[in-house]
Amino acid sequence: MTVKKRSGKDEGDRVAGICTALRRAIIERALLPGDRLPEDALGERFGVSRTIARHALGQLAAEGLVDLRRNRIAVVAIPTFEDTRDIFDIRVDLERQVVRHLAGKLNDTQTKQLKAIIEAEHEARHGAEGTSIRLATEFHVRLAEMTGKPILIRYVTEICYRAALALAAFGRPHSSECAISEHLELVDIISTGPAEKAAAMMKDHLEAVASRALLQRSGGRSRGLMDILAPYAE
Amino acid sequence: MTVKKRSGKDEGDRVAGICTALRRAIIERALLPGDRLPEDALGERFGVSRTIARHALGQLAAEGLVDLRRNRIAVVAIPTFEDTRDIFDIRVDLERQVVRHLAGKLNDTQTKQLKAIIEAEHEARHGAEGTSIRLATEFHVRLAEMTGKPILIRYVTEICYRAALALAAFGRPHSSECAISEHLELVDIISTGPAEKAAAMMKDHLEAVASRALLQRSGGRSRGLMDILAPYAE
DNA sequence: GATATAATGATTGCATGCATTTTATTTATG
DNA sequence: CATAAATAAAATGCATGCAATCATTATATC
Repeated sequence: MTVKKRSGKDEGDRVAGICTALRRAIIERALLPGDRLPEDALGERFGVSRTIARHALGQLAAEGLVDLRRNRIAVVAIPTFEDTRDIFDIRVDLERQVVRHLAGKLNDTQTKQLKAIIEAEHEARHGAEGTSIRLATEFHVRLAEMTGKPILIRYVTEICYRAALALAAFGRPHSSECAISEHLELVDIISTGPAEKAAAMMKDHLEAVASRALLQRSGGRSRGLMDILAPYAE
Repeated sequence: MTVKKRSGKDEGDRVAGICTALRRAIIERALLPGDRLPEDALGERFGVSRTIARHALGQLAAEGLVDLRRNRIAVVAIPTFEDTRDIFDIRVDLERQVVRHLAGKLNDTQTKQLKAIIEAEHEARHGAEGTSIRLATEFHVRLAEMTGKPILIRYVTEICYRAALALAAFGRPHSSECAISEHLELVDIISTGPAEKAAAMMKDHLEAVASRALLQRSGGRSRGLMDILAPYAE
């Protein structure tokens, strides 16, 4: 009897798996704005057909991380400076909602989870740049997830990824130092303080992140896609 | 010399065409939450292969209008009551941003465009319900488009469609009367008033729309998908 | 030598076919 | 007659193949 179903439990959705891997590669700046993403290469790297890779690209395009032009090779999206500003404007509103919903309602388990991420950020602060960016993003995403509101979670997650990509296009190498202590402060104020004070602090934090990073910069680099994605293909 | 490229100019993107048609069918309530969308039937109706129909469904799923579960027939998404509340919370924030950007900056052409839509709403107020819902949505989308900010436009458009779908699930038949005069007021205040006043008015308007409509209701009906989509297949 | 043009290779767009899974129908059974 | 199991029909998941289009290199022309 040959192997009919995929090895072990496998996951039902391979498209989602590729999306996750690519999202991560993008926010960790392993893939930079403008980098090409040919369907063949992706399919080969992740061990699936072009069909699946194509679907994943469509998904990421819908999220604004990939630019998909007809008959052309897909590329990692290249946000404009105005886009970046707009992304943060939207992000501030959405994350303020998150904080208002959470204010005074975090339980111990949740607080512990958040502090664990902050701890990880602290440990990663002198390691690979990609890691600290990913953890910083994860902090905000986890916060949103704690609201339990699927639609809010979806938009916050998406806008956080977009923001990470935008900063890859315009931000300086990365300034995590300040962000870490601000994250700690945020958890405290969300736990104890009044909702509006927490919301205001989130606004300040995000604007600080944006202004710390948004001081010009561009990136040029040329490696092979297959190599870049090697660590992300499970 | 035979005809190589599709008849006339045709449009390069058939997926987008199907998405547009389905979006419209959904917000006009020709398709209701829970209605099935088999790939075969869509492909046949729009004269494309299953591949294209499948792609379109993936796109709409990413927008939250379609629910896509593995190995199951796609259905029009069924928002929960909580989803509906969250959608409007997000919508209020996003559209307040639109109004702030636009305040005092509408030119005559733009004002005329908006008033034309309001006029159309007025004419349609006793016609097909779907038409007035579509026009009301169009008003908000056009407003967003006038900011010229692609990302903001995208999110506002998406959330407006989601809101229309949510109201199809929970709203009463439709109460356009009040909304029309409020749209007119909005245009005036955006043109002349201070930004924050306009933003406040937008908030009031959207909350009024939500509370007018959100007073329970469900919908059951059974017709053939092919018939429903006939008018939407160009 | 620089620019324009033609041939070659790479890549996407899309339909089709088969295996797997679900959904509907039929038949058996208490 | 209602309920459950078995069977048949329908639908999805995915890889593959061919035509159309784009990208690159080689060749010709000024």
